[in-house]
Amino acid sequence: MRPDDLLTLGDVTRRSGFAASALRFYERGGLISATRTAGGQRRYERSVLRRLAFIRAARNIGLSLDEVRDALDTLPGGRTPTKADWARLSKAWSARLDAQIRALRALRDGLDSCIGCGCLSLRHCAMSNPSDVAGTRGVGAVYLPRPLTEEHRH
Amino acid sequence: MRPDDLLTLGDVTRRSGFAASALRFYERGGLISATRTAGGQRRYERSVLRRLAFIRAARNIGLSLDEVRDALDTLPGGRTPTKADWARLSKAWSARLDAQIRALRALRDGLDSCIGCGCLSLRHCAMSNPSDVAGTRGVGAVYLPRPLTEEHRH
DNA sequence: GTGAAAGTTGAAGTCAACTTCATGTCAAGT
DNA sequence: ACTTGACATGAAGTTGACTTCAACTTTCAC
Repeated sequence: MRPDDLLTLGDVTRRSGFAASALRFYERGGLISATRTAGGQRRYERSVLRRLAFIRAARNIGLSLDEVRDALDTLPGGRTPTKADWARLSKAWSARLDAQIRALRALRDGLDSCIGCGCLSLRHCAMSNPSDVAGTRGVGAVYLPRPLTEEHRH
Repeated sequence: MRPDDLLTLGDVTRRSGFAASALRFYERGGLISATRTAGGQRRYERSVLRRLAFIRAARNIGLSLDEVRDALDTLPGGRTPTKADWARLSKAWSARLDAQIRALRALRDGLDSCIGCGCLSLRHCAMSNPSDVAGTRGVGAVYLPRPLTEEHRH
């Protein structure tokens, strides 16, 4: 770490766990920002770490980067965000997670009955019906799982 | 539908909800198969519908096509799969769904405490820690959600 | 037997979220 | 001053799961 309180790219990769390429990618996408040295190197404010923590958590619960950007855009422009700011952003997730859990439970329960009846019917089985349970296309998107991708590929 | 009991591609798209391109893609990948007419068009057996139902359900709970293929490969080669065959394949999912639900609950509970403490700390918050909660990289993959993609794009 | 609808193919495109690469510059300890 | 490791850039590559396209060919109801 520098004597002043700015962080280098390396500092941030080490402390956030994000790859340098991801940080640059996020910067291009407007999710984070950095000042530059005279020589053109990035220098990050400490607050970028919390921002990155938010991004990681958001990605973990399934938000796309677009959604994350939208959320981050609601943070106050002038000042460093407060705990209350972050709490407000986070609050919506609880509902989202609840929805996801509900969807999964419905899926599991549907599955149990499928095993019971041995059906897996196209039209009647909640597990496999495209416009059922997991459907609700358009409004009130329902979320379903994907594997967690390995964070650091070598 | 044809007088004989084979289904055309159109029949299968309509009855399964999968796009024709997806059916061809699945066939290339060895997940489904079809016989051909003299003219080279695909004719599907009725059992492909159940297979597709399985594929959809599997995808819904987050299995990759590779995993689906592996599962389908354990079906008996000679005969049409029975209910018991499908039930066996499906059984493993319940555990998987339970794991997913547990992961989400942990995430939500971690989130609740984050909101409580306002932290979102890089090092201590379960929500944002890369190697925590959602971690367990390598063995015993933990699953987290992704948005359900719209089934029929126009 | 004919016209429209449905089907065929391989190759290339898409999308998200990054990573990798090639090539060149910066920063800083000795 | 020098060297070494960190950092810079734009372009292209990756992965999974499909979709789209262009250019034909088959089927089948009438």
